Amino acid sequence: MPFKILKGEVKSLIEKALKELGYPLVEFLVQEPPSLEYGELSSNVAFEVGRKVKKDPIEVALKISSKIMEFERKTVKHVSVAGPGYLNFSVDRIKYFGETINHLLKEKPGYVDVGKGIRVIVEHTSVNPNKALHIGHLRNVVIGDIVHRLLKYTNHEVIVLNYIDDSGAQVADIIVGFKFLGFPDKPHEGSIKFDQYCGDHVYVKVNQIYAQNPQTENYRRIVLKEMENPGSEIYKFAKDIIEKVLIEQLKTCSEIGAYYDCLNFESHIMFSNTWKNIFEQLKEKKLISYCSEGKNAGCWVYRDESGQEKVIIRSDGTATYIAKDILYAAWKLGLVEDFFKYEKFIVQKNGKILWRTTLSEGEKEHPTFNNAEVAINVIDIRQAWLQNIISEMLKKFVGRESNKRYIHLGYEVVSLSKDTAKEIGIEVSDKEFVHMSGRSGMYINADTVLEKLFKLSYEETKKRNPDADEKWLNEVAHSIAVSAIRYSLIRQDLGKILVFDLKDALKLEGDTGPYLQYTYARAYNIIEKYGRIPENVKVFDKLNEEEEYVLLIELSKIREKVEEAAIKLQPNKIAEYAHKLCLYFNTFYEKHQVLHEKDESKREQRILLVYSFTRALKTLMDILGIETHKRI
RNA sequence: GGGCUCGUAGCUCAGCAUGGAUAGAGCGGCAGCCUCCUAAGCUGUAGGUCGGGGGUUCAAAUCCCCUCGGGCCCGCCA
Repeated sequence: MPFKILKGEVKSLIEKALKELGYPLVEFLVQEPPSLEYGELSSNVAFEVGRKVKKDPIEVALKISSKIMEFERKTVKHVSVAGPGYLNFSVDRIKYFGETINHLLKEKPGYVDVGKGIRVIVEHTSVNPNKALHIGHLRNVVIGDIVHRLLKYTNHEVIVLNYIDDSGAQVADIIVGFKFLGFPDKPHEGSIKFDQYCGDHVYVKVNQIYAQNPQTENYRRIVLKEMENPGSEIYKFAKDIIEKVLIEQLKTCSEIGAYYDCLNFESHIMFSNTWKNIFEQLKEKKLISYCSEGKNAGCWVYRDESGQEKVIIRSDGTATYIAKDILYAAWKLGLVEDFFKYEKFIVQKNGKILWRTTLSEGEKEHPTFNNAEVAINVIDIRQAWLQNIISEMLKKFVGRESNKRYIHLGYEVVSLSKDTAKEIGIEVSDKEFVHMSGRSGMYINADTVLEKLFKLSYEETKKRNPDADEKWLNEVAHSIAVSAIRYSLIRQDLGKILVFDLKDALKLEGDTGPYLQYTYARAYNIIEKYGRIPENVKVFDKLNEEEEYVLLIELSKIREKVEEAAIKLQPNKIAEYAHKLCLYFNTFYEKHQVLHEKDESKREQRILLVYSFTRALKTLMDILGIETHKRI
């Protein structure tokens, strides 16, 4: 039985008591008490009623509790009054635990049908194709990938897109480097990844040259202009470079287990016809208005809810950048025709075909990538205002009766800690952290962190498993490195700046991904050593140790936790919950024996407790994109 | 100037929407625990003006107002 239903039972018992006692039907809460000494659930109802009828809460509580004790109850065993007037409920543990374990063993653990099969687009990564991913980009990838996994698990049809800004200044800069400033288009050092070469060397140095010699910036204008013309030599050259960078970026993403359905190229968003069409509709619906005076005279602008204006169409009739975003957002929600053509790009490590948009004919048969009910866009918080404008506009555009939504899933940036900044040679002065900057070379590449983590995990794993073969060691060490980085990038609230500290990130103990993997392996080991899953256990009447009880109550909340994370789009909650379960499991593990328990029926019940724990944990780890291993 | 956001233990963070019973974890510190299912673990301990002030309330980390400090956004660039 899920925790939620238990709450519901308590709630209706209270409501029934209020009715029979002639008390007003007030709003009240049913929540978890601070300690299990008080029972599994408690309610503040007596305070609320007491205030209304001007009575002492304790007196009211006593009346309600004795009334409830007269009722027939399903799982609630006992009601008591405590403190200033709390009603505390304790449940029939044997019954409740039996239902909890059965759910975990026989059903999809924690499954809640949040999505009812609706189609959702999750767009993430979207790194300019002129450099390698740094640790900040990786936060985006991890958030997006975990949200996609979470929504998929809760019955959404999820499409994962990666938006490629192939026509912006950043790409132009490296093309300038190759075409005008003499950088070879192949790295001299044979082993360096091409994306790292472009970002760490060419992009950074080109920007240094711009700074020293401002006329060179003219090259950028030339390149940008040429890149608008698909027939030009520069265009073809840029296309080739972009693809090479992309391939390398995608390698980094697949290293940590992130995959996509389609790459949408900015330059393929066709402005002409489709844009005119939607622009007319925006005018008709009065979502944008013409400015005849003021600083935006002659432009079509959108006025947001706080009265700020954003120019959509310049006075010369051309569209601004955000217009492209609006059109693209409308495409995602299926509000305009599908103007893209598609072709296959690569086969990813997980076997799935990655599609891309194209200017050529494209393939006739291809999956549908748009037409979603909900479009979720993982973009850092600096874009919040512009993204909000798009959400507002589209909401007004589709109207009240439509459920279509455009969501900006914003997150704070990743900064470098003082120590880490110093380590890579950045002046820190008195700041507590330093923002990264791709242009000035102040960042830590994702690949670098992954490599360091891999080496460390490899050593640790080898130390613990001296006889293991190389293939297994590599596999497990890689998986541990991935779990460490994923966990450290997802564990905190999206709205907070993540201060990245290399020393911290290289930790494999404590509140980390490897801790989950370790705990899983420990638990799984018990099941494996036992060799079978007991089948005829009907009643869980021997799990009455405090540690078992705490673990079981926590396990019973899995559906609530998964549901909450999915509805609120808070992937960090999954990490937090998984960590808590592991803490409780390890406490139990240290204190009580499973295999060596003498009482056979107690032993079997414990085996099933451990087994249901592994199933719950595996589910959460799958959502987090962290692999489980029988040994680590 | 306008707007957004963060401030909780030495450090990194939960808790705040829906106010309540001793404010929770991890790291780091100190003291312990491997003849027993993996010590990547566990136990104990020290460590807190919940940035500050005021208000609402029987009750505020949580709600309201003010204030201080950090960060971000505010182009007919993309």
